[in-house]
Amino acid sequence: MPYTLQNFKAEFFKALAHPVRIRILEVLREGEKSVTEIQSLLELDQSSVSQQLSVLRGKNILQTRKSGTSIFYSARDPMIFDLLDIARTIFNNQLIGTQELLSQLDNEKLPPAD
Amino acid sequence: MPYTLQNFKAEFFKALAHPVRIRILEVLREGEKSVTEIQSLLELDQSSVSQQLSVLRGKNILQTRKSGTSIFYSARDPMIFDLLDIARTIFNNQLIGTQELLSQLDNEKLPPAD
DNA sequence: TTATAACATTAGAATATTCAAATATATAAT
DNA sequence: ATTATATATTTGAATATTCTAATGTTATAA
Repeated sequence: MPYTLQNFKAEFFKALAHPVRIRILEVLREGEKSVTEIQSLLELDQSSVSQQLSVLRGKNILQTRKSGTSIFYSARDPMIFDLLDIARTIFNNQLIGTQELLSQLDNEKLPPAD
Repeated sequence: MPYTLQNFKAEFFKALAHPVRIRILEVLREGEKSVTEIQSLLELDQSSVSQQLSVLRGKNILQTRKSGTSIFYSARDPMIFDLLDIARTIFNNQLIGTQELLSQLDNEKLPPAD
């Protein structure tokens, strides 16, 4: 595998490494949406949304369709949502681990049962 | 979904957003490895590898086992590799798209067949 | 107990990202 | 032509990340 491929992969993950961009993707799961729609769903100002959309588009994660004065964004490859699902699962596993750890710690702190 | 969850997800992806960290994960696919092993496989200096390992560990993506004076790193949740696989697939799809685009552009530049 | 090997941490300059505000562009409606 | 709406881009200060080199720490071996 050529060395640069990992650079591209890193760039790809960098595109996902922002809370607003994650939220945008989650909103686009249902299908394409205009900037205004995204903006009002996320309750963010126009400029921020536009900026983050442009990052996702720049990394080819989103694609656009122009209709009149509106621009509709959608995922270029729906597999991005599979990726988010796996991330969620990994995340849940981790949380469960943490909870187990916490309850273990709690048990240690409990007075011994008599 | 609570708002902070997207922050955690973003942090998670941020951990993957670095070429060296991607390379480390790819090397750990086969199983646990010591810092020295990773270091020599990647041909990087000790400090850099240690720093990046610490990022991955800090985000709970890697876990460690101590044996004598060595420390062995491994994936906490093997599902991380599924995630990398999906990323690779998305990436391949994209490259294919680019190639198609390129060859289309090439065709446009060709003189018309007579 | 000293030396060495394996690893971690710190420090600080260089670089990249984020954020908010302002400005720019394009289309549609009047 | 002018205005309003939808979106994009620019700018610069604030913040975060990266990188390299140096210094710390811990366990083992001599």
